[in-house]
Amino acid sequence: MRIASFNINGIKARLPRLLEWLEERRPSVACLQEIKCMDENFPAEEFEKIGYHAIWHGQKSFNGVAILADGVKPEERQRGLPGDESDEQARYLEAEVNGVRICNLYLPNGNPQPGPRFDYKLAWMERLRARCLAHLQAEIAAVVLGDFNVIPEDKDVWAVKAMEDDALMQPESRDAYRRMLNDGWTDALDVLNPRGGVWTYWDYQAGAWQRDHGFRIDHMLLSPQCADRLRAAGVDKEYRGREKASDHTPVWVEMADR
DNA sequence: ATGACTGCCTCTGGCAGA
Repeated sequence: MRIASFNINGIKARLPRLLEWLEERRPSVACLQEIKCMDENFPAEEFEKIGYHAIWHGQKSFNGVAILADGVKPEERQRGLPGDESDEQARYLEAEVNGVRICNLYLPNGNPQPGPRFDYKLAWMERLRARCLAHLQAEIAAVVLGDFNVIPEDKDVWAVKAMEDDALMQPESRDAYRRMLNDGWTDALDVLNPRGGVWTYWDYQAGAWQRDHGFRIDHMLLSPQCADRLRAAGVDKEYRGREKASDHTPVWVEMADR
């Protein structure tokens, strides 16, 4: 089965591109971030027409996540990240699909830092870690994936200097990400590309795409049960160069059937 | 160089993104 993640930067603006990618690549599971729509405006019927069933967790204007599955309805397990009753941002959705727990996330950006937005990011990361650690302890076959808004290491950015003050690569952000890896998660893209230089995001500004000024912030973390089944992982880079593209590319893992 | 682009809702300009 192929499990993919795609920050689409607005489902209304991206719908033709998204449907095109689904039909061309046909992932078994597609996790979306930044759908930027209210629940009542999610275009579920457009996905049904091409054989995908969906669950979604939206809000007005910002954030919003969805899980699509080919030919099967995702069984929802968690809506919103637990651990803070006051947090109303739609950034987390978890489901069971074909025996795999799919944890889809859109982690807070955290800029500007320092400040309350950065504090929110770090607190959110600790809540995520706790939620996911429980899955490891239960020995569940799980994939935690999405837009983490964290550049894990210097090898994951085109120019360290250009991003050094950004919340995406502050030591606190990296430490929080590393703590998750140390819990036992496998960063699928990283283990298959240990020398780095793989980007999943190119800014719209300053000709970043044309100059290949990108970085890696969309990640797929596998529990040991899933890491054992890892066959391949990659980035659908060509989609970044198409008309009306998202600023992120899809990322995916291919796992052997049990 | 306090830039650059894009999407959203609509106070069509201000916010958010990263």
